[in-house]
Amino acid sequence: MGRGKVTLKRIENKINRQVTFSKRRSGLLKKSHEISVLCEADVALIVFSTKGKLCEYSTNSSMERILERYEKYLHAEAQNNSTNIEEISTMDHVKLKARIELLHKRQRNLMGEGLESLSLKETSLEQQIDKGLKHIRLRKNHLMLESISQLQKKIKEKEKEVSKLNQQQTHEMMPSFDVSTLSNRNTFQAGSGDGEVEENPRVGRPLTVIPAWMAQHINK
Amino acid sequence: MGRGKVTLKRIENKINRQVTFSKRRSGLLKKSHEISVLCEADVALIVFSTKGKLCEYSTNSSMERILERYEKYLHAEAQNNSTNIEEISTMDHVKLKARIELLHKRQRNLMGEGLESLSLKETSLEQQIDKGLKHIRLRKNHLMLESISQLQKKIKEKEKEVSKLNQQQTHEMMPSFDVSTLSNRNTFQAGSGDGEVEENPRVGRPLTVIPAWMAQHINK
DNA sequence: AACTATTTATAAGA
DNA sequence: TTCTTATAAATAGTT
Repeated sequence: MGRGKVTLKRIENKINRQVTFSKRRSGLLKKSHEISVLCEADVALIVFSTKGKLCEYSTNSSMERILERYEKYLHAEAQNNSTNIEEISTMDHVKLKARIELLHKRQRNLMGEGLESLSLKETSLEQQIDKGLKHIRLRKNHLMLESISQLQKKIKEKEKEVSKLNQQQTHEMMPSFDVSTLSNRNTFQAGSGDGEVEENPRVGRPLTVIPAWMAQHINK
Repeated sequence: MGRGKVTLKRIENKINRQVTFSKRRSGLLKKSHEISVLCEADVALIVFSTKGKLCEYSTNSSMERILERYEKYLHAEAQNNSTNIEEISTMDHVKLKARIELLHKRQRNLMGEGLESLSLKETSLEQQIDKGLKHIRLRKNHLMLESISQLQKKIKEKEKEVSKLNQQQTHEMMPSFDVSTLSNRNTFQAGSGDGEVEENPRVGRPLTVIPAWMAQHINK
């Protein structure tokens, strides 16, 4: 549409290219808007000029919403990579090797490596890592609270020892000793009620009461 | 272009709408490709039909790269909202009020509320929250490790008490008592070297040595 | 930035 | 859907 036919090839003349860009850009925006209105389509158009200037169009001016929709769409598409044991047992050597390579690659991706080759279709990666991170944090939290609980238990036991020994000594002419100054102002309360002391911090029941300052920081 | 003039309004006839969509979609794709080649532009086009079917075009088929470029571009643009004290002291009542409203809105955004109005231009929000979260986690970690360190200190003191009292009693005909079964197999080591016991967990020096199982979980 | 000769896109019809 | 065709719209080259 114009005095000459167009050949699909970069316009060498810089001025011409710039002018054509400007004209066609507005045409593209107009057409994007038209199809959007006429046909109730959701359209997102992003154009960067050679100079790096941005120009965009999006239905209802909600670029973010459309890009989100786009990524969701691709994500929904990418539900085709699970493997179960029965499948594996029927795979031959070559297939098994390929599967192992794929799994290695995925593992690297999860460690944040080799991401260059990933398209937006692998959007789920971020969510997967987020989920994993949440579990790690919950575990860490649990372990730390367990440690605190154990330590407190030990303190209580020691207190008992001290007061017991103190009592005995008091009965035998020693001057009395005030235990209260050393203990129990920092009142954490552990839920595990039995007297058994667990040496391994990874075993045990969760705390039922924790101090307010700590409760505020616990990940849900 | 066609036998009739177009009015910019939803095409009511469903069949017509579908047909027009199909035709215009291919036109839009063609034009997108043309401007991309002729003018060396980076173009990304995403179209969802009424039925939710996706159709896309992107220069060099690298949608991901262009969307990334887009978000970077917007992020670079959003470097225009800082306020310093001197500025504030020169603002009048109306301006101050506006500023307060803006800050309230931002705070709501940070809490995940009122996000509808946010465009992708506010991409930084996620990064800001990530940063804040990191700080909160570091703080929480510090507080928990402090607690553990304090508790251990207390245990040591109590041990001293017990062994002291035990010694005294041993000297006076009581049977000896083995303290070692109750303490110190769970060896955390706190860095703060002085004997002072801090009751407030928010005050203190960081730990210099922590157990391996815990070190693995500490956020950098 | 306007103009205009042409090409191109497409609405309506088959 | 696809093809055809009359016509509207876009735009290349020009001023």
